[in-house]
Amino acid sequence: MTTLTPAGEKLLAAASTLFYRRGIRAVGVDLIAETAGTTKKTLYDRFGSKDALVALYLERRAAYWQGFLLDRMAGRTLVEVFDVLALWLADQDRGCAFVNAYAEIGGTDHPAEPVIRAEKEWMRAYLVDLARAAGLPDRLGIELHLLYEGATVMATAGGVPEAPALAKAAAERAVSACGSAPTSG
Amino acid sequence: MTTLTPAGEKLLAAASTLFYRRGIRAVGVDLIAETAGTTKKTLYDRFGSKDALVALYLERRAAYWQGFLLDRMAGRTLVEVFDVLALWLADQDRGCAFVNAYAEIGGTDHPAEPVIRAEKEWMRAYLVDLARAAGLPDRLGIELHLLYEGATVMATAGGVPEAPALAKAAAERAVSACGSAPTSG
DNA sequence: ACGTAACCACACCGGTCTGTATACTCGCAG
DNA sequence: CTGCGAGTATACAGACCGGTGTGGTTACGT
Repeated sequence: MTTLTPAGEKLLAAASTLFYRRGIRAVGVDLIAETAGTTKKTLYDRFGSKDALVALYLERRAAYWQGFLLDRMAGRTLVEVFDVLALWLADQDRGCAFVNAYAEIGGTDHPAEPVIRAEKEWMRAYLVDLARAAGLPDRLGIELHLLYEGATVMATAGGVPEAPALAKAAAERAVSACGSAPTSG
Repeated sequence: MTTLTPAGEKLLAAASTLFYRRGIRAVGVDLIAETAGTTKKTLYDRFGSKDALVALYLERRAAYWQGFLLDRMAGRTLVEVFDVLALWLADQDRGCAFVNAYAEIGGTDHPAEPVIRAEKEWMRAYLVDLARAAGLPDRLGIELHLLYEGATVMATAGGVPEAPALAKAAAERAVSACGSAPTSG
């Protein structure tokens, strides 16, 4: 939650929208500065490099998504994460920003790579915690995470908008299978 | 299975490796031509544009993966697709080429977009057919597809190499839950 | 012998890429 | 009133981008 100057915030906001919608390499720093209504000089004064700006974009986005999820999940049950996902994907039509970023920078030593890993690990831990709180085994949280990632991919790249609903149905079956045989794993 | 000239094949082979390892936008046509030991002129004579080359790269890769899968699945059972996936990912360490390509070109009118959709649909249909042949409901095949996509993401962007094995365990539970209550859906 | 497909070598085009430099204005705190 | 951080505007560097054009060299089928 780094504090930025006003021009810095405008740059980060413009970069976030552009990176998500068009991809990282497809967006140049000139376009970011122009969209933000400021200059490239200010961009480099604030962020140092495009790579650092990319890392910050992903950090902010992770925080935003996590806030969105925790807010919408208040008072809801485990499998309803897929309802929240469907809600999220209705606006975010380019899929998972972290998977997309990994597609462009994966395998390099880009500063954003640990941010990507951390976001996936956060989501995994969140679902495992939720399962545990419901008296269900950890492996069920992990399974739900796989369904969650699969649903995100299929809803976007796969062109199957009902994927989150399908994943929810699968998750419900997995949960009830656990309930009827709780110590079988 | 378009027939290409020898130089065309060399170009497509070089492009395939480079696109997969580094991403599409990160690789220029000059580098492709140089890596193939030929010239940019020949590239444009054979393929017309970089976009067309990208589409052909994905078509060939889909055919290669499908051949690999069908070959390794001979005589195996439904859930063993995850073993084949683990085998595949041992070599292909940059994840799903189609998800990665969608991250870079999704939302545009790029000629490769239908190729991406078709590959996801093929895999979905394959798993549904396999489920059906085993006397299991279609929805189980769809569920396994979600687990498959989730496992691919987590094994690469998520940095969890055991993801296919976790997905296989989840798939086995889903299958046995079906067996014990076959007409509950 | 002739046409043609395939290929190579190389130069060129306008544009864009990340990143740096120069020079100036403004508001504010010591 | 002075010094500084933040901002603007603009020009530049050197490389790379996708794509085109010219000219010359093989090899092959008719």
